[in-house]
Amino acid sequence: MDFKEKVAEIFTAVESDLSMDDALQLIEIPPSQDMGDYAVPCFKFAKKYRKSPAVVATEIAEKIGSVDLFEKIECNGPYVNFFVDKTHFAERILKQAYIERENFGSTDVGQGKIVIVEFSSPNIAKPFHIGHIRSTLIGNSINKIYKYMGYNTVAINHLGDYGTQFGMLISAYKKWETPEIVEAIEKDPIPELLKLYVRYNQEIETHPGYKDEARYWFKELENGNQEAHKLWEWFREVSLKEFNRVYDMFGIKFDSYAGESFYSDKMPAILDELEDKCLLKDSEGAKIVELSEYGLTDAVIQKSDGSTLYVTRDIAAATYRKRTYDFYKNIYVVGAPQKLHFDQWRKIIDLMGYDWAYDCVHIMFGTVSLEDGALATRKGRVVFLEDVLKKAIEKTTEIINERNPNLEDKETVAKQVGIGAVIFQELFNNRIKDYMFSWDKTLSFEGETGPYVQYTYARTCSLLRKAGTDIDDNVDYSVLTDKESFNVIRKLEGFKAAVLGSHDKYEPFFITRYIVSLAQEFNRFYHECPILVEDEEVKKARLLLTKTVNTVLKKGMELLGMETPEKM
RNA sequence: GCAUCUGUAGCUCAGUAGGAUAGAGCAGUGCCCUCCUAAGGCAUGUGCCGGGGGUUCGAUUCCUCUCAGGUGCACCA
Repeated sequence: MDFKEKVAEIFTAVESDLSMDDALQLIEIPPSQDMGDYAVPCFKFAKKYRKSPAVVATEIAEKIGSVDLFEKIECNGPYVNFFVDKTHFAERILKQAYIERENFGSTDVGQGKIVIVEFSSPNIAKPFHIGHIRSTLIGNSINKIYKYMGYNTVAINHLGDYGTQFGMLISAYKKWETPEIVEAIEKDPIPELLKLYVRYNQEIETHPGYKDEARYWFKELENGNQEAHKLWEWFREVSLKEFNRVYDMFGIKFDSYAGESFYSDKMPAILDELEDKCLLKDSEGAKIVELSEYGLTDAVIQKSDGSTLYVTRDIAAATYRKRTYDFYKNIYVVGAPQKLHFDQWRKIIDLMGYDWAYDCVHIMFGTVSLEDGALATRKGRVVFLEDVLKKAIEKTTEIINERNPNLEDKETVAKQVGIGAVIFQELFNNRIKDYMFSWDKTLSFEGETGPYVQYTYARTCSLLRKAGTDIDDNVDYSVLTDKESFNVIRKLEGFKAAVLGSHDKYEPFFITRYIVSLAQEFNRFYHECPILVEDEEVKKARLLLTKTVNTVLKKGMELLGMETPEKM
């Protein structure tokens, strides 16, 4: 039983009308330390006793008197404030952490249930740029959080590897193929393929026939034309190699790369099913599902030329995944601009009679822009993800050379810290916020940043290396009742809630905020309380605290997808 | 026009399923390395919580209207 439950128990013992659940909901954490550790507001009881809340609080506090495990319980205005016994508190939290180790923040809510996390999903033959960072990092973290909570997750990279654009690419390549271009594509595929794509789009203006040629080649691709398929495979392969370089830097792994093309042969069955269920309507030659009565705009399922669309593919993907994985949840980490699409898509699945439609969730996030406007690949307004990482690593290398030139394995550390800074920055705020990419912000390493947390972690590692004693939970916990130690312990208690919150709301930033605040508390403790001291009892207790912070910071960073250097 | 998201300190953002004096970081200023990593710590100022109305003992938080900005609205993904 934790302290909050204890408070509820004590309170309900006096206020017998109150259920445990109600009491737990009532309990809050006071805004300031000198008001105690837990508080129960008494406004609700004022009516019942026909006395002012302050008087009720006084009476309740008196009735409770003094209780085991609590230093004191007193009223303060309309609140009954509970002050925990700091020694007991320290003992309970640190012992639990000591026993549970890296599982200190987890619960078994997942129970092995299967959860699909679809994220990143870049388009083949197009640059992997700063706009992709959000889905990639948020998705990766959600995947890790769900794993930690005991789910079996399937990380899917739903590659944008199909569609008319490939008709264009194939047609362009066939028109302009030269040995130089082949070599250039092998060497530096994305920019070269993009050049072809851009040129083709430009030439459509003057050669109207190109549009039909592109459509023709896409049709050929769909029909299994050998030549088209081979080219497509080649484009896909060289692009994926590029993407994997970035994924490797981030340490991201996928279980499946089943992208759009994977579902191309599963479309006719979906069309048939929609037809059978009388959901399709003809409209201007196209087939649509009417959704206006659900407050949505109608969705085009099949174009007038007979080919299918995004929604159709996503329906096919969802049904395939349900059959294949029998998921408990199917999570799509995709930007907010696609909200309407996902609302339509979910509604259609619902109309098809599948009750699992609402196990599919769209985890959306805001849009990244650049200082000079929106991202625009064709206008050259792009920032490549790989460049961001490289610059972050460069900057880190400079700092290391300046402050810690003798550090061993500088290159690895520079990578861990530079990339860690990028990850931390991305996962620091609420997903839904739009933001403007800024080099200054990305390359700032002070204050609430990734390097700050990593630095604090490295500090704990250093202390543990120098400790010279075994660390166990057999310590004098009364050593840890000073303000700084106690604040760290209070913070440690909150880890589980932070992880659970991230899980419930699909918001990694709860963990990001949590670990930065834990690092802050630890740094205060570090400055105020010398750890490696002569007095063995003091040293052992403070080392146990340090060890716990070390474990939690490490796990927190791991859940965000960050590396945890032990020296920096 | 309809839908949706956002609006809190100079800047970037938190604010826990309404509660006690609204918090961090950055930027500014001033301290702290004979001391466990100064990528650190301490001190210091800043707020019509976009605006109006409502519900409530109590609203930054809930409802409603309104203003500002972003995004999306059928054969692209």
